[in-house]
Amino acid sequence: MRDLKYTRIKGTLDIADGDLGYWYVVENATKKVASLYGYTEIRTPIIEPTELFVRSVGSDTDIVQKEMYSFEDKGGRKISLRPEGTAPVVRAFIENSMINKGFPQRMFYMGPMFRYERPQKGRQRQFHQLGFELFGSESPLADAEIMAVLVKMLREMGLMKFKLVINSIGCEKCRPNYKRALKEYYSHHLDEVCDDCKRRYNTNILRLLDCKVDVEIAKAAPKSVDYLCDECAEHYQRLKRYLGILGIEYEEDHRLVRGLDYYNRTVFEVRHEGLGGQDAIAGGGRYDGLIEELGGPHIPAVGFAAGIERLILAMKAEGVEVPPAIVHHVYIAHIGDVVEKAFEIAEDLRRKNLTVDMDVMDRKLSAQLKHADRIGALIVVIVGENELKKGVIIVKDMETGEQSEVDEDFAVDFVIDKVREKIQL
RNA sequence: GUGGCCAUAGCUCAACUGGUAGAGCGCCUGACUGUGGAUCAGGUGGUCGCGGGUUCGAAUCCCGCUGGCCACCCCA
Repeated sequence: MRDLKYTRIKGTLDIADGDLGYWYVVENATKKVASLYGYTEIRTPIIEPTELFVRSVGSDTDIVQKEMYSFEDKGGRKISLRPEGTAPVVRAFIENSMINKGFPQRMFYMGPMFRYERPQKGRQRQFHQLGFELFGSESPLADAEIMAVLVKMLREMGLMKFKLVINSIGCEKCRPNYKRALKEYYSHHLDEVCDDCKRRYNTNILRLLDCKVDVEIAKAAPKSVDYLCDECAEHYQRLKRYLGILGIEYEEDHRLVRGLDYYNRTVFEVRHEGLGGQDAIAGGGRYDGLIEELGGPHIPAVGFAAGIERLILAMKAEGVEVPPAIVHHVYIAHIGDVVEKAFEIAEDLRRKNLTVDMDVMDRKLSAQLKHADRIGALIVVIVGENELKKGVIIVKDMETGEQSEVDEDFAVDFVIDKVREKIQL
């Protein structure tokens, strides 16, 4: 390899060529489903006050403790590159008094997130998420809708081999009881669990449940759903009923707990079988206390985020085919002293909304055609000095190789018809 | 942050137990003086990730660094 002077920062990716088609499919599916359900886009800054994430995600979480890109700017402000998307959306909601627009409010976002982690497949330091948030409703209808949006979007991307996993972790009222029960249970098994679990026994008891080492002990542990208060239990029951009505398949997993502190009641995750270690392609839940925590009024909310790189990995694992990022409808080749005419025709075709590429390398005809073939041009217009004297140009179908001489005055319309035969415009 | 595996041309890979780099694909040119995708020929292309050490001699052995992958951790 050449001695490269500048290289990508560890854990970052250049997105180009072949992968672009996948990105477009993901982005288009997101926008399509968003509009289907009435979610409008919100674009927040990539930098935010560090404190925003400390307060929302949680000061004890790994994200805040060791994964944030934080720095002080020249004005001495403590700033972080956003590690996730929900907190910024909530911040924007409060700051812009969006409460005055009434409820519910539905928003979505897409963009880069940053976490200082050890990179591996499906995990970068700069990665991209898309997320949906629904503010204002306490009803399980909202939970069901947000999951419906997620599933619809995954299907829209061509994904099939995923499963939705749900759980309820209760609220401030009933979770303490559950935590007590868990502590009681694990206190009898403390000598059997791994070192990490011993440590988390005191710091974050819920996380013992998804330990990959002590699976059997976790499976036999008390379930949060058995400790829900009446309200939480009813919420969870109704959610499951609504999912049934929507025909959304799900699996209950009492060991599903999520790593962000702001969740309550409903938590869910979508796992894909083709991804190996990093198999969570999306995750979310209800966060009824977050808006208040960040200085707004008490407004219930529910949402999810999906990792775009992981979605693309999943699409590739399933063999989902995507259209090319760009379709070159027409390539203009020219021979002899006719560039000006060629230039004119190219522009005329573009005015008709065709994607047109034209030789600007002054290459000979065979090289021009070779290039046209490589970029996948559907039609090649050959502007030749000899033909032009007769007032005609050549239109060549690159698929069949068949070509016809066309009066130059009708050339544009002829080409448009030719392209239409091949693809829908 | 911890542990393991890996790193040769733009890509995929080769080079016996250390003897100073090769193939396929790609790209460019020609056969085809104005017709792509097939074929053939020629050409382009690497201080063997970087730095140091051992050795007469290192792509090959040792150490460090960087980057990738896998597991843990965490999460999307």
